[in-house]
Amino acid sequence: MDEQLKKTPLVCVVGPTASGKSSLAVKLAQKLSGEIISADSMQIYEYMNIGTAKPTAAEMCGIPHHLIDFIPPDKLFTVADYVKLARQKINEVTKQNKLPILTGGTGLYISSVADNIIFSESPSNTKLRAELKAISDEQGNEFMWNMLNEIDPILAKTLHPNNSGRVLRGIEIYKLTGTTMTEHKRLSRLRESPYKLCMLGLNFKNRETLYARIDARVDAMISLGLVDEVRELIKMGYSKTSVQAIGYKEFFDYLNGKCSLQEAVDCVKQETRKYAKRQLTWFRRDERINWIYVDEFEDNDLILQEALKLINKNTGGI
RNA sequence: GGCGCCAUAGCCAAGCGGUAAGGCAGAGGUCUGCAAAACCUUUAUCCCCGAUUCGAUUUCGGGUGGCGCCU
Repeated sequence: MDEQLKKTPLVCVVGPTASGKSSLAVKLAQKLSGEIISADSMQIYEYMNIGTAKPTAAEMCGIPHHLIDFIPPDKLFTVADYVKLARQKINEVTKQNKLPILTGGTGLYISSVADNIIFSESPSNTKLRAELKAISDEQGNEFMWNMLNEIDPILAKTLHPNNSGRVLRGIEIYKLTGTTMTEHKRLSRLRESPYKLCMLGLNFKNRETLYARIDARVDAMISLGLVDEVRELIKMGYSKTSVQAIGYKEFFDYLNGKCSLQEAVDCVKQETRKYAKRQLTWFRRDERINWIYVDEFEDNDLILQEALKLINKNTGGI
């Protein structure tokens, strides 16, 4: 019990894209004297504003937002980097007697912070990775999987041979550290979470409603000048990270004259829906999440009330 | 009115006398260092009726629907 009292309160607002996380988080911050720490793998980048739905100054309503818009789009950024920064921000916010509110749709980032995953230090590995990639290209996925199965059968069993990225990573981490991924995972979870968590998840009873919101939002992004934003990024020479961001990569073909604007827009909508579905798959398995079904409430105020109620119930008051 | 073509899953689409590829969409899932990424699983009895046949989605006849052309 005393242990519980010592823990740092941390509210998490999760859910699929376009479910209203940002807006709810801001309102919670206003009510509970909080600050927002973003958990979004794309909003971290500068110049990618419209397409990542980065909150505008107006939308922030004066609430401080951390871990948004702070690194150039071509910089490599990993979960480990994120967790480090997020922990730091949570501490800073807490020290000011403010409530940290972790908000975002990147499940891996959220979980890693919430579960207090300790990522081991590992040296730069691009060379080894390239070597493994070369072998893989030559010998094939099965071969690499068998190699992994020799060194870390537990991990191998959970991976499909076609998932070469992970298979290679499993081999790589062993060659690099002499310790298997399975062991790394065990070690990463030894320290108990310092947070008193309250996780809120936004979802929809009717999936169609979510998809309609996604479509509408993509259309809105276009009106706001998303295509010009993509043009600018390319002009600045940034096409590496944006290559994998939905709402950016789809416009490359359009800008190269390979498809119509409408086709590109439809593609963005489609990809965003699939992304939302994947996000739900990720979050659904986290039993700590208290789900709020957005389409069961008449307006945002009622959603806020529900969220406050859940926070109260789960933390005994903050 | 005549001639020709087509009819396979929500969509696109292959196929064959022995009980139907693939792609997309949809649904479900995996997840520890680029995660808005990567990967996995999953969905039909072939327009209707008759005939031939051991057996028809596949052949033949008729119907219905659609497309094209002609008068």
